[in-house]
Amino acid sequence: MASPCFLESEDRHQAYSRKQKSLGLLCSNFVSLYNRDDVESISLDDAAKQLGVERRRIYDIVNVMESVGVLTRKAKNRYSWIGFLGIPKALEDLKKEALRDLSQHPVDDQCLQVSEDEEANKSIDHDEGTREDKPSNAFHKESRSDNRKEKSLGQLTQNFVKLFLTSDADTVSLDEAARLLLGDCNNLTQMKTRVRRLYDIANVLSSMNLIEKTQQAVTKKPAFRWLGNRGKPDMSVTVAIPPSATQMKKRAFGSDITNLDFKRSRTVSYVDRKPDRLQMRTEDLKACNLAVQKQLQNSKGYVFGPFQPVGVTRDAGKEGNMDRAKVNDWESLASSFRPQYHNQALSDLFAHYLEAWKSWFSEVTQGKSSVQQPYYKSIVNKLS
DNA sequence: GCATCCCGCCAAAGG
DNA sequence: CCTTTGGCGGGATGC
Repeated sequence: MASPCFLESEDRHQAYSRKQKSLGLLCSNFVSLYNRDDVESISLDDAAKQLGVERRRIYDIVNVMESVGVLTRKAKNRYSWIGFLGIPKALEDLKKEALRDLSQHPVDDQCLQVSEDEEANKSIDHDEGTREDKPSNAFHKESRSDNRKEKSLGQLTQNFVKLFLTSDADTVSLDEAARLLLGDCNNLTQMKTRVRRLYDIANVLSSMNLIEKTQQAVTKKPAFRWLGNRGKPDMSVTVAIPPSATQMKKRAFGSDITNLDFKRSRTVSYVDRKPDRLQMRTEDLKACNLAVQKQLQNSKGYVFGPFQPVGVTRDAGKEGNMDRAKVNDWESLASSFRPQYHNQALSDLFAHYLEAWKSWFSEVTQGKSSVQQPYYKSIVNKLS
């Protein structure tokens, strides 16, 4: 019975918060729900139910996650969990594919100008196809008439990622991406739609810490920075559902939503601990990255191990004024790596660290020194 | 006001 | 046919 709807719970019934329903958050919850060793099969309805969202949204996040190797579709309504350890492999494949595509098509252009310095490059149009779809650009799945697939979220995600994997620029502005991601922009509405998708994708990739939203140095235009290769703290993410477990009802978005039985986000550790202990979590990924890198350029044999350590202290000097360095250094803390597997207990713990880290990070980036272009471009550069 | 992007209609893919 | 997937874009929310 129950379902009194009115009066709801005792506590503050927050009007309606969009943020609580973002794809990013959903993704985080999804991860914390399935990121354990004993989970191999995931049912979409179950996920939708557990997370209290309509199924449509599950498709959204699952598609982008799959594109990055965290999941695999096994059958109808069934996915199997791979975990973050699957990311390196997926990225490797994507990169190879990307390079292959690029070599086939003459392509390319200088579309992706690095925000880096580059004052205004007024060399606008150069020729421009002017035709509506100009396949010439970057990667585009051939798939003949499969128009549907070409526009799938998954495909878009992969193209988006490829974009980072091929260029040595680690930051791409929003519209640059939109433009590159599929013919250019001639059709305004089409462009708008594309951007919407981009936001969707960006949200979930962000929640997995593969990218970060930022803005171009001078222009201040929104942009995304690739974090996937460096030992950013990734994996397990948070738990969300800030206020209380109410949130259900809320304009009937599923029918009866039910559950959503999150134990009140464990507030346990909102400790202000600095990310100095993040390394624990980072190891896995780090190890994987190293492995991948080795494979990619085994001949080269360089391993981007230790970074140039720079004063890590984040706000020591207060607006230390210089971009370069910092913000990316703390991760060097986690440079010591040792292969090991994670268990649920750990990842659970990690979730909390991450949360703390996130708040810290945003504080730093938004607060003062705006993160600028990190300087390590060497990491994954091409080797075509 | 514009940047974000949630929501859910409804049409393609299965089965 | 029904169900599962998932484009797509209106329009609400955030800032």
